[in-house]
Amino acid sequence: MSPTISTDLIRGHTTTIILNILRQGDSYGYEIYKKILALSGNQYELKEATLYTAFRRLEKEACIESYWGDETQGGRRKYYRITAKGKERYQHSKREWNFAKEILDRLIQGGLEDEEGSKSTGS
Amino acid sequence: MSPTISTDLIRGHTTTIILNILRQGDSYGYEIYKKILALSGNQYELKEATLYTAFRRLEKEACIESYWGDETQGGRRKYYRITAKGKERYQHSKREWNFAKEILDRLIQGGLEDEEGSKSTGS
DNA sequence: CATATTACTTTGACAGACATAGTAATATGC
DNA sequence: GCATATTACTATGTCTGTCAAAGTAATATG
Repeated sequence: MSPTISTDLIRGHTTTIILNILRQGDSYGYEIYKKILALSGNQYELKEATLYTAFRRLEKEACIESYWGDETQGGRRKYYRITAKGKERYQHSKREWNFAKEILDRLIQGGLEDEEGSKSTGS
Repeated sequence: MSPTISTDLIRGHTTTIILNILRQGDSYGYEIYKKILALSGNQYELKEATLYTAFRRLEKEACIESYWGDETQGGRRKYYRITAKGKERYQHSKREWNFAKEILDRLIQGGLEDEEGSKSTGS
């Protein structure tokens, strides 16, 4: 139920995740919230406050645009659309992620092998 | 020279990185600083302030212990040693990293294929 | 003896994630 | 009709990790 991923490991990725979802079509807050939960296999819940904070950040940076949906009379929804700048930003972030992944793997996994069930080296 | 990895992508990993280095033997601040720089192929520079902040955090949590080196007369060095708790913590963080990696890959890379050179879909 | 390098420390700023709380509309059950 | 749950968005303030900046101090180098 609650996220298994510590919040610090997510930091800096939320905008990339949001942009990636919007690449696949316009969407609104709650839907994106649900989508992330589902995509992560219920392992990661992006909190609403974080999500809407990210929207505002991304909109200010012209990476996304918003418009109110048609259901004006009820359940108003604010839709977000990714812009050209947003797409560039996504590609850049994705590259950065793949790059960071390699380096972090080296820094985190590198060095000693795990001694856990060390049953090798029989001499 | 300056880090290619944005600081937010590192967040939460510094302690794991430090613990991993200490797993390979006692070391001191400056050496660890250099080691990280080298291990990352000069792509990531963990700033000193961050490093020493992390030491204090880790020591408070009993994941590492410190002692002053023998070179008391000059170039005093404070060595750090990983504790049992620190080793556990490392294993846990490593697992978490490998787990987060998968989920983040799904969230960041998943969905649309890159349309970069989209030369398909005729008619 | 000035400068560079090694080596550690402290203070304060900043940004992103989130807790909390609130608004408001629709749907569901009684 | 009314309480409750769910959908959907917003605003305020807190916390934490990273880092800039500045300082101390010793050794090595020219």
